This record gives sequence, C-alpha cells and structure tokens, in this order.
Amino acid sequence: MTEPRWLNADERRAWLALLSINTLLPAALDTQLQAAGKLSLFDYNVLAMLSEAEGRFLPMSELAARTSASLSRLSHVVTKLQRRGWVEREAHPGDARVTVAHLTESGMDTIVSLAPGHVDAVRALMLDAMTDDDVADLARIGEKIVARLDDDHWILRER
Amino acid sequence: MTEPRWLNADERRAWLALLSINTLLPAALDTQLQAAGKLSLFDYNVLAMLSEAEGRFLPMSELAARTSASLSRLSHVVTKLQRRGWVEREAHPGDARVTVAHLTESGMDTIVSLAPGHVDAVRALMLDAMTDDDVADLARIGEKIVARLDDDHWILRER
DNA sequence: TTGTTTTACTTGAAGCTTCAAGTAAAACAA
DNA sequence: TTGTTTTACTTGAAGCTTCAAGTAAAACAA
Repeated sequence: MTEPRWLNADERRAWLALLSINTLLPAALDTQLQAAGKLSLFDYNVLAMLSEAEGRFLPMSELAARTSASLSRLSHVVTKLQRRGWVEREAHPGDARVTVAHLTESGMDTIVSLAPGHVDAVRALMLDAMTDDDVADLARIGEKIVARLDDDHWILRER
Repeated sequence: MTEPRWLNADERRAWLALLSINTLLPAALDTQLQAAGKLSLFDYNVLAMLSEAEGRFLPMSELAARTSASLSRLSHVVTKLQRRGWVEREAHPGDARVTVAHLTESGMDTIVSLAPGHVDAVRALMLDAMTDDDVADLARIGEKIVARLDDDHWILRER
C-alpha cells in the first residue's frame, strides 16, 4: 500500500474550517427559521427555489437538483409542506411520470414574510465576517468545489 | 419595517456555493466511509479527534466542542461507538460530573485503517479542485466565518 | 408490435439528530 | 452550614434522512 499524502497546514485549516462551518451554519440558520416559522433551512430552501421559478412550480427532479437533495428526501418533505398548505403536487401534462411541485399562495406569503429575517441571519452569521474581496474569493473557490462534486450543478448553469 | 438588504451577485454566489457544498460534500464523504467501514463522517470525526488527543481520551464536552456537536448528539453517538467496541466511557477522577470518552485499541485500529481512504476522498472531492492559493484563501476566509459563528471555537485556538 | 431498460418518482422501515426533561455533582451565595 | 444556581452530562420521544424496494410510464431495441 502506498503512503497516503497527509494534509499540510493550510489544507488542514481549510478542511477543518469547512467542516466546522458545515455543522454550525445550518444549525444557526435552522434555529432562526424554527423560531420564526417552525420550519427547517431545507424546508425554506424548497419554498425559496419554487418562489423563484417561473410560474412558481418545478418538476420534483429539478427541485431536487436545485436543493441538492435526493428525490426521496424531497418527496418526504414535499408531503410535509403539502400538509401545511404551502405546496401542491400536480400532474405534468406531457409526461405522466413527472410530478410538479407548485407553491401555493399561502406558501408564497410564508416565504415573503420569512425572507427578510433569513437574509439578515445569513448576513449576520457569515457575510458580515467578510470583506467584499473575501466574498468574491469564496464565490470563486466555492464554485470550483461545487464543480468538482457535481460538474453540472445548477448553480454553475447561471454563469 | 425597514427594507431588507438583498444579496448582491457575489454574495448570492458565495452563499449558494456554500449551501451546495454543505449538502454535497458530507454526503459524498459519508458514502465513502459507509462503504469502507459502515460509519458516518461524524462517527469518523469523533474517532479522529480522540486519536489526536493526548492519551486518546477527552471529556464529553471537549469532544463535543471539537466535533461542533451538541452534547446530546455526542452522547447518543458515543453510546453507539461503545457498542461497537471503539470507545469506552470512564469516570473523571477530579470531577464526578465529567464523563471521559476513551478510544480503545480496536477504535484506534479502525481509524488507522480508514484514514488513508478518507484523506484521499477529501483530496479528490475538494482539495484537488483548488490551487495552493485557493486553499490558503479558503483557510483564511473559512476561519473568519467560524470566528463569527463561535468566537472561541477550538480550531481558532491552534493559531 | 412486444419485450427490456431507463426515468421519475413514492413508500416504509431503520437509523440519526434534535428537543425537552431529567439527574447528580460542583460552585456560589448568605 | 444550607439553599440556590450552574455545569456536565443522559435519556426517551418526535421528527428527519437515508436506504432498499417498489410502481408506473416513457424510451429503446429487435
């Protein structure tokens, strides 16, 4: 067996920082959203992606791609959001295999009321810690990592 | 109500990239570790932190801090690791409130055998996507964000 | 056409995480 | 001392995510 290349100082710092952000940041945002509207960050993102989509609806697979989730996870969560009256499932006219998730008026009202508090939290927890150059660097480096993890991830399509 | 400041282009890119990394990277590493040894990334980190500690033991609260976890989460996971024979719980001699988690020989063997594959995965999924400068930038920016989220996080103590 | 494979989901169970409530010892306060 | 507060956990239940298995329609292959 060949000797593995261990991490050097910067690699270790970058990796540990990412790992820590990874557990702390979603937890902090979950706490804010839980207090504001009894939903999780993932729930919020599902609603947000639908609210930004044309017609406020998306096929389940496209919604799964935009939330980086598995179809199974999304299916369970949409069922929950449906019970809360925020999303509806509809048949796709052209392809009977496809389910379309549609944001309801009530769902739209919910996200509109939650958005300002959520954006404030994102600023307070992360963006306010950085200079403008840092933000640009993080965007550039972050997208490189995303490309590595999934080379046709939707956030790269916007470029 | 005052108008919220929405995210500008770079802010949105940085935020979306971080969010995507956040769901994709742990999932990919979980898959690798699950295949290699039927354990999660969090399980691995618990073992790794213990293996690096002097004497291979740490109080539960210190271990929770080093894995960015809640005590409750850690307590459940240590119970599981204990059943697999990788960790033992011991009383703290000086303070009866404290439980010390101690890595067993078997736990040490496990992490030694898993480490090379895990480090390879971290490289393949993230570090190999970046230049040396990117790594240094990410370390610097990442630590700023961590400091924002928890200003005496243990990774900042090493400086 | 007919059979086979692929796509786009859905479902239930198992396992994991969070949350609320609890225990017991240490520290502090008067 | 004695009572109160804080610290350091642990526990069980509820909710969430993953995993394995399934369904049904579309696409392809011969």
